[in-house]
Amino acid sequence: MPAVARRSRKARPRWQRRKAARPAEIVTAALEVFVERGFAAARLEEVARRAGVTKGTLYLYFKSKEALFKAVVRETIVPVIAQGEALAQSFPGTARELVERLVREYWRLVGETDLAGIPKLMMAEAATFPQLTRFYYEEVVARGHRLMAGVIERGIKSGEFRKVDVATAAKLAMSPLMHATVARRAFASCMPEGFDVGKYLDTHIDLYLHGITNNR
Amino acid sequence: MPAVARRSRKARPRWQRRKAARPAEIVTAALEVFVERGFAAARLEEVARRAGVTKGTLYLYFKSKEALFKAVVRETIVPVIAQGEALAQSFPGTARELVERLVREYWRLVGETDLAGIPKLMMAEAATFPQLTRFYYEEVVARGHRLMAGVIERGIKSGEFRKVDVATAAKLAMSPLMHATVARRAFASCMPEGFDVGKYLDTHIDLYLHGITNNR
Amino acid sequence: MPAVARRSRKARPRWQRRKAARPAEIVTAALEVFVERGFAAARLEEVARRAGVTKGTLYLYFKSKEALFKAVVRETIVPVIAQGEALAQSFPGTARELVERLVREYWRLVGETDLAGIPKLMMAEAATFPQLTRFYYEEVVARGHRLMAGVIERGIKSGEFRKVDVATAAKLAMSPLMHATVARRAFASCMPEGFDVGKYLDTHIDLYLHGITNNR
Amino acid sequence: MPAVARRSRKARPRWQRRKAARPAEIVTAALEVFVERGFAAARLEEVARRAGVTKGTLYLYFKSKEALFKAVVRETIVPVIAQGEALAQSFPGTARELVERLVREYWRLVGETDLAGIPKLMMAEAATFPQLTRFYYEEVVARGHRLMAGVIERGIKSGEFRKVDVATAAKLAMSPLMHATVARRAFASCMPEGFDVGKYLDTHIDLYLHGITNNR
DNA sequence: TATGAATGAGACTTCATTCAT
DNA sequence: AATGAATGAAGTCTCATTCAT
Repeated sequence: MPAVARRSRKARPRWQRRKAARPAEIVTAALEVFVERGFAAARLEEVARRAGVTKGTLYLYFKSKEALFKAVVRETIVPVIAQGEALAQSFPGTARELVERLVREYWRLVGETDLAGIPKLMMAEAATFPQLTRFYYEEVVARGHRLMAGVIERGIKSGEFRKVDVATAAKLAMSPLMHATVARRAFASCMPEGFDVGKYLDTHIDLYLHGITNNR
Repeated sequence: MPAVARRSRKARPRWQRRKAARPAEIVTAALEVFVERGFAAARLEEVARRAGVTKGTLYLYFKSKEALFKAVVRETIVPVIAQGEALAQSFPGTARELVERLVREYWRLVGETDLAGIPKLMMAEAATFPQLTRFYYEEVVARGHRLMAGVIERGIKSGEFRKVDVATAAKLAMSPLMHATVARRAFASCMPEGFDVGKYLDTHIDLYLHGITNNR
Repeated sequence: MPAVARRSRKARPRWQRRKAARPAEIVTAALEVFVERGFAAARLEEVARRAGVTKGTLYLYFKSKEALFKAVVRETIVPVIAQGEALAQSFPGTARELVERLVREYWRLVGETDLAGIPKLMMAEAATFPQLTRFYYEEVVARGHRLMAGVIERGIKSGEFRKVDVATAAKLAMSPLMHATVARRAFASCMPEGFDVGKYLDTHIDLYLHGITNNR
Repeated sequence: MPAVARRSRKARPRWQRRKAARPAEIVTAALEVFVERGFAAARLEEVARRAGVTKGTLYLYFKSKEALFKAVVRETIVPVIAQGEALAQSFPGTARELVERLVREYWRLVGETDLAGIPKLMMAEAATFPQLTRFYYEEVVARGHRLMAGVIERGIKSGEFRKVDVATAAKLAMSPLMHATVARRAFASCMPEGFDVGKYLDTHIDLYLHGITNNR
């Protein structure tokens, strides 16, 4: 058996083995670069470099910089919401326990992962990509609000929570997290002592639940 | 004689000397464009157009796009903090009244004005301008936190508030505002019913003060 | 089948990959343009046009206009000096024969080729590029002087030449050539009868050798 | 008598007193800047600054950058030639003494003054200003050559000099000076020991006269 | 499929020139 | 006569995108 044939059996060239993984690798690299630089300042050459391919290859999988950006947003963030919804549906405890759980889950899955960059990106680029923004708003923001609103409502019905405006209270459960998600990264280098996430989450949960609890 | 006719008689000069007014006019126009597009995507031609000058004129007053960006941030936002500090110092009422007042003032002076774009810009461009970010953090963010922390502390000392972590509680008083400032604009077009700021502020103040109040 | 027809059948590609050849083609085109216009007035678009590429392509090979200029000087002139040195080392004849030979070689390789523009460029731009000027001075001017000084010295030792100041005599063997190199091009259009190089070289050699010869 | 009136008598404002001198001051400043930077890279703002006026004022005296450049060349160099011609005409000594005298005069009046920049400028910008170049060639170069040719001819007629090609020998008397004029400035910073002008002139005169002298 | 050389539109920036003051 | 703010044309350089290999 000739050497050429043998090689094609035992050790397929790298790009062939990883063909299927390419789009995901590119999206991961692109997320990093878009988050660091913003859409306009991100260079596709940098994305390609981090994905271990060359510029031309990007265009085999995404038809433009914009398409890549949209893929980054669409493919990375939606699954997290689904996880939250599943959690809420199967959660056995009280409403206040679920509020706390969702807050901590959000931080675990988004706030302290690379996904934290997505909200920042969307805030920054919303005006540039209205269609994507609408998608994000409906599939992430609104869905997240509905999820939390359901929990608040459950708490009010059970008598755990005061009769507050449900939609607004839901937003207020999340907005300190959203802000921290964005601000922590932006100002990381300005806070030599670091940002004490634990204390921040604890205090938010404490104050929020204190504020919403029905004391009769 | 109508203004139009008068103007058409004495031909309007091709340009006017406005040395004193120009920098402020340019900064105002630049704030708009930077907020809409972000630093990298903002075109100086657009800034010039809105300021009523030509591209070249920008360079009489600012030595580069970056310098203009820095001027926008430095010159527009700091005065607001000073106003907040002055308000706190001379405020005659209780701590809870002052918390409410500061929250509403922030919205009146920043949240619903063009300045609302500054926090968004800083979040987006922090990585690109570390020095400016440090300035902003120290002169705006940290100063704002200290201001609110002072109020919380006053409330704890007077027995109005529970003994919470002061620094974190201060951040939590502001973070829903920060988030709303940024998100409201980003998602304006996605909320056909609009964003009910009044209800948002009211509910935040209600929940927050409820949560922090000492019920003994 | 004629070449033209063949080409018109298979449409000529919009561009070709010529990675290896491009830098030299660009340097050649740049030499022309820099010499005609000087550094500041040279337009890269013109360089690109003459090299058969577009502006952007220049930046694949040279990181700035300045870098291109430096490449032009460094890569084109130094080899000539080396040739002169090799010639001197292997020359079998007398010192006076070698002086004549070097003078004529210089004219053949520099004075009447495109390289003649390099000395002119260096004179004009020396103040703008001090580092490059130092390189040129050491690798071209000083080396050339040393080369000729060695020949003069040989002639003095052999008794062919008078005991003149060697370094200065070396410069004086070359300076009429340097001047003619630069002036001939500058004033070409002002001398309808042209510049009789042959007579100029002959007379210089005659006078110079007459002047330096040791008549006992 | 009121103060205003008194001031207008005793101390007329600077610009009034110097009105007549302005063009010359500007030309002097322009010479400096053009020589340092070349025509294209010279900034009129810099010229204005050195002349102690503002940019706009330049246009009261010269209709464009090009016009100013031409004035620099036309007004500064021609007088020197006239001096040389006058010197030759009234010179009482031998031809060889006159050659030496003219060489040394050239250096005194041009080579070591600011005028040394003019030849350099003309070499560099000849292609850009053909008309000016023609003027310069005829009024300076050719006139200079004729002047020296006359001296050579006188020497041949008197038997002092050999029967060389007069026009070429005239050029060769000057070309080492022309080259030194240009090169000395360009490479000033590369020659830490400096350029020994005295030795250069002495050796040139020695070799040249040696070479041209008729030894019977 | 993958590459990366080449393109070309578009941005920032400079500066000669104009003109209101 | 003098100023200097303002203009606008033009140049350098970048980078998303294309396409020959």
